Amino acid sequence: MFSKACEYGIKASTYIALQSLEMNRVSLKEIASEINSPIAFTAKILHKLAKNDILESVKGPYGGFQIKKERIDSIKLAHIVAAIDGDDIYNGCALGLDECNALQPCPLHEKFVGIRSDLKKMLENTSLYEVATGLEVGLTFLKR
Amino acid sequence: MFSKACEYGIKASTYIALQSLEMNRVSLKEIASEINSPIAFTAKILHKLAKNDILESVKGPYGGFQIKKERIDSIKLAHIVAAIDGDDIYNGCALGLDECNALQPCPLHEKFVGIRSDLKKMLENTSLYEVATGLEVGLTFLKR
DNA sequence: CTTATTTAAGATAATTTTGTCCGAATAGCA
DNA sequence: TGCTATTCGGACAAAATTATCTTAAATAAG
Repeated sequence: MFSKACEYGIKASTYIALQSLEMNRVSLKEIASEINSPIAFTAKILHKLAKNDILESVKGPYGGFQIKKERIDSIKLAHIVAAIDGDDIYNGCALGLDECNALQPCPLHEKFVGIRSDLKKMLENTSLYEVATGLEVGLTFLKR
Repeated sequence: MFSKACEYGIKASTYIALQSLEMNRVSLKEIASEINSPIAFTAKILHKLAKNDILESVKGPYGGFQIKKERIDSIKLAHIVAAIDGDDIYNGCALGLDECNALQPCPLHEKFVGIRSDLKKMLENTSLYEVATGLEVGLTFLKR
């Protein structure tokens, strides 16, 4: 469904959001350990998310990653996915055709219209805030 | 969504089904040309599908691939996907956790329950017959 | 029974994705 | 200023996926 990079990106953003809600800036090392991901690879992904204005990075001692508290609710999963995997997941053809639309559909086009639109809506409507708070109360998990 | 291999597998099976409905056995070369796929790679995929009892292969002159007419309706997309990509697409965790279920869910688990179940149902209920007949009447396309 | 045609099967190669390493840049602190 | 913790950014490496090539095996037809 998502690439590994995107999985790490979502998990990392969720953890950073959770900590940011409590005013904590978190280091790469801590993030990677909390989400069980390879450190250096995670760094690249966080870097990309920072460039895409999804999170902020601070260099130097006591540096790390954070998200402005007031933005946590307006950042949606779709933003993260788009930054890392692009929009193929809901805009691309299930069979990989370059031109696949209602006029020239692949054999599965109609079958996927509903599913892809549900997925798109879900990603566009789910905020980092919503995702992080489940974690906070111990209802959901980022590793295992 | 699907791997390239799976995309080719679905497209190839659809074309073979269409031709089998008209009693035509089709060669690898013809299939690859009809679905715009690399010949040798397609051969591997067809071979796998044959081993999985989804289609039949016949060696030698006038050989090729075919599907028993009476089976075309009972072969579902889910069978093809399972043979090539496995069942991760509807059973795996969206965030890649090994253990992710209602009791120990990842933060996206609940969000994906409906989408994955819809996808699963769709793949399990869509037969090769249904997919091939759209092609037959020129309503859908396998390349472009 | 020989030849031509076609799939089978495995080795190899190219590409993409995933992952590592290391020096540079930045910032806090003594 | 100089030391240290940390991200930045690019080069490099490993693994997975996609794709090619070559030879073998099967089989229909002359």
